[in-house]
Amino acid sequence: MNEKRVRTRFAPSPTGYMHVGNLRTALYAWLIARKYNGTFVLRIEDTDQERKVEGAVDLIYRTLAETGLTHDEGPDIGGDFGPYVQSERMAAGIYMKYAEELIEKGFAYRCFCTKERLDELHKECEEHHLQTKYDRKCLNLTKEEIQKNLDAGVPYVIRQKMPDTGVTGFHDEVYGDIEVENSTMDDLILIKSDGYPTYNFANVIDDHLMGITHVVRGSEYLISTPKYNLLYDAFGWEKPVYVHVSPVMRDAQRKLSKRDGDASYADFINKGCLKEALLNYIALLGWNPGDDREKFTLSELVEAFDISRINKSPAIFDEAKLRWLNSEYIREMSQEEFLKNAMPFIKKAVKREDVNFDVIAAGLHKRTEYFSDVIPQLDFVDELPEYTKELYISKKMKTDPENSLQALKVLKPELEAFDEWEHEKLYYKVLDIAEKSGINKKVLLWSLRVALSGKELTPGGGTDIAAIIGKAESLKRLEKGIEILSA
RNA sequence: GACCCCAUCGUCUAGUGGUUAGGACAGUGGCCUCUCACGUCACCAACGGCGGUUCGAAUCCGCCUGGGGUCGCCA
Repeated sequence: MNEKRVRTRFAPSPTGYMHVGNLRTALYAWLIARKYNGTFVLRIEDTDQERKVEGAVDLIYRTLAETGLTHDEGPDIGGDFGPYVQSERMAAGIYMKYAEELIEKGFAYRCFCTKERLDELHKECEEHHLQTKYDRKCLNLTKEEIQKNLDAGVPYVIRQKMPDTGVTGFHDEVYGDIEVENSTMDDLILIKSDGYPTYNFANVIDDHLMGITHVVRGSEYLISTPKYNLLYDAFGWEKPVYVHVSPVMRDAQRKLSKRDGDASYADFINKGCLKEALLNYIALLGWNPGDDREKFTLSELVEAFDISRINKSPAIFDEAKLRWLNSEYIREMSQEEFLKNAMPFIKKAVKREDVNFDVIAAGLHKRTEYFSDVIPQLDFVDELPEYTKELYISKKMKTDPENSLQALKVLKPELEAFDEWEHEKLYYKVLDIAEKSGINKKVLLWSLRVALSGKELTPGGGTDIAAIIGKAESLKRLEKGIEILSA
């Protein structure tokens, strides 16, 4: 085996958002580079001038930097490596030069057909249920005809000339050997009439020029790869190793798409998903380490990653499992760290400034899958939610509206006279009240918790809640509870 | 429609001729507990179908079915 340095690339088009499927492709490419001590390149494929999106390149750049999928080279942007940008390279005339070389060698030709004629052609093909294929009207133009058109400034594209017969195959590291009949291949447009290269062309030229050894991309390119290989052959270039990865699906029928929401990296981060967990999860969508491990840091992934364990079939994105994985990461945090991360979301739920969340932090911590989960858990703090007496019924705690009313009536004056308003002291106070009054402590605690929160589920017990909402508010809510139960 | 590809629990997957088909998420039930949760224990649950090959197929082959992809001067 020749020991060529591994070089991989991530080549997104700047669409203005980072799809998690694309991020997975980037991750795999990055992992392969890191695994073999290779180089990872970022290349922006922005040859479609009509689809330019403001700030899109920056978004890709930022996301990669944030997730740690950093690239190793590129144009100098003030001491740092920028991404390679195809539109900038195009300005240097790189692609046209190679296209002209192909024309000279007879692997490509100029096509002066109008879009209108091409549309007609497509329509006709569709009517006959045929694959749309260019009829090669311009393939056999004479030199004189071509020159005449050129002189007249007739717009043209440059097309790749596919072989008429035979089969072109290639080996893919995940899909195995794939063969396509040359006769079924359409003559690809290499250079558009605006002078920009198409993806099909720029991609091949740049992969070669950048010395890419492993091309990692979505399986939608599987069928066009033979065409790209024909290009490599025409130039006499060495072909890369191909690693095509299956799409990430929303369900069995549909790809995870922008339209469904929740398909972008930013959406998950905004919900309070940790980037580490998201990366860990998507790594597992279509790849596994061959053992039972499911939690990986980025460097553990580098260690464990293996191209041969990438799966062929599409994987459905299961957010429930992502939530679980994220909760695993969250639970590993210290309470301090948890509160720091959760604070932006806590602030959304609670406007009061004097609340000490430390008391219920443990409860909050344990039940949080995304950080945004704290919002519905805290919506009782500022204001007591509306509730009915049914909330006081608990089989397990043996409570009902009647004994709860009795409990609240005992609790209120006792707590009113109690001044050590701190959760632990409050707890012992309640136990004390239980003993004195003969009321079951479970009944007291349940009733207290319901009266103070108005919720079925809370991140802490009744005395914890009393501590965080404060004495005055607690007494008010006890009174309200008595009122509800007396009605 | 033509061409390419794919096919194990609901989901992510292990499995490469001989396994009680394993794990994880979800779901269900029990235990624990100042509720819920967390934790813990258990349960539920799959080889799409039909033919081959073989002493023996989830594993190999064919067909069918189902699904995905491509068929743009998009990438």
